[in-house]
Amino acid sequence: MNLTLKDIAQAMGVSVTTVSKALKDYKDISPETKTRIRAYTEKVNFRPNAHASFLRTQKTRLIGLVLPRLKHDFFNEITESIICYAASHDYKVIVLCSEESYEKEKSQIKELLQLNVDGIFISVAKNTNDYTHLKQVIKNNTPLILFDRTVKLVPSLQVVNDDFEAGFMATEHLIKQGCKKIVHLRGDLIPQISIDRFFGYKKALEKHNIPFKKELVTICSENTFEEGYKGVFNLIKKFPDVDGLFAITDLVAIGAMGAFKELGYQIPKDVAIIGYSNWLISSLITPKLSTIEQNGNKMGKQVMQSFLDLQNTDGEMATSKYQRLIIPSRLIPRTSSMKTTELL
Amino acid sequence: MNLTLKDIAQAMGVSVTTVSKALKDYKDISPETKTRIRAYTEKVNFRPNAHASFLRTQKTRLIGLVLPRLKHDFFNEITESIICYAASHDYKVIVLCSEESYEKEKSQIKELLQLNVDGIFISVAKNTNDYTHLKQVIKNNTPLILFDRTVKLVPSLQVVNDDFEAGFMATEHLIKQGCKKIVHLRGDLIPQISIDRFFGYKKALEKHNIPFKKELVTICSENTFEEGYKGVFNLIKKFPDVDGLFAITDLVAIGAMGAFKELGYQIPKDVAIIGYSNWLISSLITPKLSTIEQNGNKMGKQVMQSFLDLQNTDGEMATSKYQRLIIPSRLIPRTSSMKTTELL
DNA sequence: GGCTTTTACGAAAAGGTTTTAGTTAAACTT
DNA sequence: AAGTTTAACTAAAACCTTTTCGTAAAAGCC
Repeated sequence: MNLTLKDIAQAMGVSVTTVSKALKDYKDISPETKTRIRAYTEKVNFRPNAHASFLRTQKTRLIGLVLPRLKHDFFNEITESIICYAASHDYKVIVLCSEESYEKEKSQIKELLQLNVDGIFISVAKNTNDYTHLKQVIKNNTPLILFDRTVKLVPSLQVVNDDFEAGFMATEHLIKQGCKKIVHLRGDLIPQISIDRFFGYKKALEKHNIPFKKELVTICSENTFEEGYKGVFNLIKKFPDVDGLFAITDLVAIGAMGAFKELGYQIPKDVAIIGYSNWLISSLITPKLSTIEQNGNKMGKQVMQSFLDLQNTDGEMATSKYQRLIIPSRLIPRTSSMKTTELL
Repeated sequence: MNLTLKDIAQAMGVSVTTVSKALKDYKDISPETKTRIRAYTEKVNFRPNAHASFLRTQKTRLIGLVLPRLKHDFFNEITESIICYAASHDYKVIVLCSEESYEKEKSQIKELLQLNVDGIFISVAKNTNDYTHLKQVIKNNTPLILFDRTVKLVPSLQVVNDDFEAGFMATEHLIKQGCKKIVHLRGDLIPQISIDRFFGYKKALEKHNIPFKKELVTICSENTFEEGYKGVFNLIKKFPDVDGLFAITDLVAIGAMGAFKELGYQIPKDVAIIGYSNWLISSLITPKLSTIEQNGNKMGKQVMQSFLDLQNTDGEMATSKYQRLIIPSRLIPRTSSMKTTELL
């Protein structure tokens, strides 16, 4: 159906080899022939078959991107960023969604390898705790980059937010606003991001000599509005005097905010709230939600850039090197946490 | 690097043909040989090379999805829906973002054809008004499905929301709430969706004998918070007595809401507001924004299902048939438009 | 037992590109 | 003029799978 090198060669009265070389600018083809052939291929809109090409070159210019979910501002942003940046370097991205399922993640990785993608970028599912599928990628010599939800045990490139710093900054910010009894709505126990943010929270308390109480920490495994909402209702029974809250993600914070409002608390006067991720919604609700920026755009670019750098290395062992690139966090103070009105 | 049929054949002491046939369950291979070979391929984790396979079968099980943007609740939802549904039918999706650029859209289509994807799903860029690239797809006999931002002039399958009905419902809802002077913040002039919603608006006014005034309609080409915000500030100078507003999309509506609040208008008492798309944020802001549901999930499934149906048809001419599938709209009344408190 | 049918497997071509290793003719040496 | 370079092009193999067409042996038939 599609035109092939053979067709072009026939039409031009030259060999297949010559056409191929002309298109790839080999120096043993005369300038006249080159322009003649190129003009023709341009005219008939010929582009060499990518799969046949792969068979020789072993390069697909395809990248596999595996995400736990797509309907999520941050993953969404990082996806757009990777796709656009990849496109500008002539790479295309196959996007897969593990739907937080380890099984799916595993089989998707396998399928990507079967497709011979040039690289795999992945943010792992929450309950992924077996990493043989990831090690398989490395064994296969396919560049692997973990991002955001990473696994420290896998010897590959990893691009992460500074989650510890984020937890620390958020909590210290609340402390500086005068909070003494700070609740943390944390994420699940397994993911590194959730652990790191929690440690940041703890560290900030410690630094400011506020005793850590594990009862003030609740797990929100789903990261939804409802979890934040329910989390507050449960906590408030035992601790009606909380005056600060740091949530694992903005949506949870907004749920918490809803609960506090319903319970008659004033925000930020009675309780200061800060989230994480800087979702679009956070700057549009009332009061505007303080948060920590999670720059998906920057991270996406970093992931893609790291991949490109790998391509320009000697190859071979360049893939399986453990390295952690950390994207700095940034505090975005807004109304929801500003007890002292000095800023903003 | 990867194992091939040849390797397996060698190890098993049979021919390449036999291995291939065994894996594809041909009936001229004995059951014993089949199980023996399968056990081995399972063990060594062999999967046939997808590209070599393509060369014979002309099937890639890849789908190209072209979107104007990704950071957008609706496109995001539809993407997730398509990707997941596709995965369950063993198709993988290459996602491309035209960034609202006709030029990029055009070259991306070309690249997808070069990759021999089994189908292309596209929602066109705002300023796309030349359709030769789309017709090229049809000429290439590649199934093409347009969705949401479609082009009526292209003879292909199209899946759309009932935008006319949506505009009508939204406007009529405002009228029923007692609004007499209803502003419409519409989208750009070219996209069909924007035209249809506008026509719906007009039709509702007409039905209820409210004269249409073109000064009450403003174009918001960017569909952002700012556009809605500015739109209201501009309008309000001339028409301080507007009592209703229908915006092309929720984010614009929220911008408008912000402006009205700042100007001291009470919502919905002074002015009733309704958006379109049911973004996540709309149910979380105060007051909750009334809107029209734009079910991305449903549309994604419909798009993919239509594609699968095409695959099961005789092929050939099945691709280039003009057909429009309409996903019904649904009114979601919330606080922002409820002047009469009968509902909710 | 001589015939046809069935069973189980293999050879080879096709699919389109890339690249190595030529080949020919012209141009250049001395 | 004989030999060497260079320029411009080509043949053919390789990449890996699928599928058509064969072939050989075993089984079935009267």
